[in-house]
Amino acid sequence: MSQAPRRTRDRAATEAALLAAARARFTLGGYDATSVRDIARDAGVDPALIFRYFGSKERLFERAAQTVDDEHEAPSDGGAEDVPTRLLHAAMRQAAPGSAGGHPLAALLLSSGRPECREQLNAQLSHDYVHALEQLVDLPDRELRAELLTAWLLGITVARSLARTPALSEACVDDISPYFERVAAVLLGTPAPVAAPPDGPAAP
Amino acid sequence: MSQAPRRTRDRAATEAALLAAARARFTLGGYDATSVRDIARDAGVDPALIFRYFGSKERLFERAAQTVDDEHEAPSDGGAEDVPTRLLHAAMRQAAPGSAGGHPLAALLLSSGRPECREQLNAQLSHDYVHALEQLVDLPDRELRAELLTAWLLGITVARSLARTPALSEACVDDISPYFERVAAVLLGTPAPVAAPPDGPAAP
DNA sequence: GAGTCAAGTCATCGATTGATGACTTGGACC
DNA sequence: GGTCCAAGTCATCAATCGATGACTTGACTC
Repeated sequence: MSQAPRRTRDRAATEAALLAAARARFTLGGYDATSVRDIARDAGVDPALIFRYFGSKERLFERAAQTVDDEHEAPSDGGAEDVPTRLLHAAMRQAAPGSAGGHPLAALLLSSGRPECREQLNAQLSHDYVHALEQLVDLPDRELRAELLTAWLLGITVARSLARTPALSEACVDDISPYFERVAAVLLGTPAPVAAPPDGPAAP
Repeated sequence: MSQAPRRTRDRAATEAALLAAARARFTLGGYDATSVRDIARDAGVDPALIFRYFGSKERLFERAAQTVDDEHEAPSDGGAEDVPTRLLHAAMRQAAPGSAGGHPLAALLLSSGRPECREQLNAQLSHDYVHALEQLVDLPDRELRAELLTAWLLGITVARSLARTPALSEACVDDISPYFERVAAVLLGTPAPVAAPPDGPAAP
């Protein structure tokens, strides 16, 4: 998208520029709709460098699609009990900070026609979302409850990043948080939150 | 996928076979990952007939992706109040009956990197889901509430059809219905349902 | 300044894509 | 059986794709 300025010879910077451009393109269009020439043009770099530095388009995609190395937050660290809130923040995060592009999961979603991407999507959801939520449930249908809440977070991501639904796209975390906490309480079987959405006081 | 048996010359049957094959392929892999040769091979037909009968790959996709002409159910007919339940059934429906393939929305989701497909996805969600649900809300945040429930239905579809989350993929409507009704009641502000999910009696 | 090695460039490959148009063939009609 | 038109076939186009390898250029050391 944004042509990068001329750099002096710097492999690390070139790799980073390619990775950023790849993330932006892949999260906006998916694997098939993105060509290595597009990515290289955005990075202001020759397309051949992609293969020199990353080996193949597929390996570049894997590097661009994994969120594990995201330096700013990992979905499974920090406190113990505010897991749902952290997952909501992750679902609401629009793009990697400091770069254009869509939600990190969008790259996998848009490319989930490819079996490898579908596997990676499934693995990432299972590890980051379902497993973390399951720990909070001590009722029948543990897995189903966790997956239902995961589906909601996934749907919020899709609605904001792909479908671009108007109200959800412009909402911030605080707008959704009260609804989210009540629904999470229902699905996980945890006690209802104190704060209530604007439809009168919560039932005692 | 399944090679069709030899037909006598029959344009209507050939068009139908192409449309069925296109639906199956597009809902499983999206627009870019599906070639006209794939579709024609599945239909047992020469690829050139696609352009003769549908004009272009894009127009075939539009025909295959629209659910309006689905003869068996339109999302906005029938009774007045069980709209959420009908939408849940629509989200849980795996594929067009009588043919392989994924959920009808999956074709649009997988192809939403293309601007036209994103528009069509947005329009379909707005019309079939958000607008119908909005009518049921008489509280602040009408649109947001409707979109939040839409996002959940969308997420259920994605989890089942693309991510293939285990518990949700094997669940049927009756498994999810009790949770769905309680969450829908929370989001829409309607009275809580009588039947409760298996975590003890519902709060009065 | 010569030498060296990595960073970056360039031409080009084979495969596949969507699409076109001339061609052949089947079957209904008189 | 001859005619005719639509259904279906075939060869092929231009464009684009991912990928390769030989080449040039910059920056650093001695």
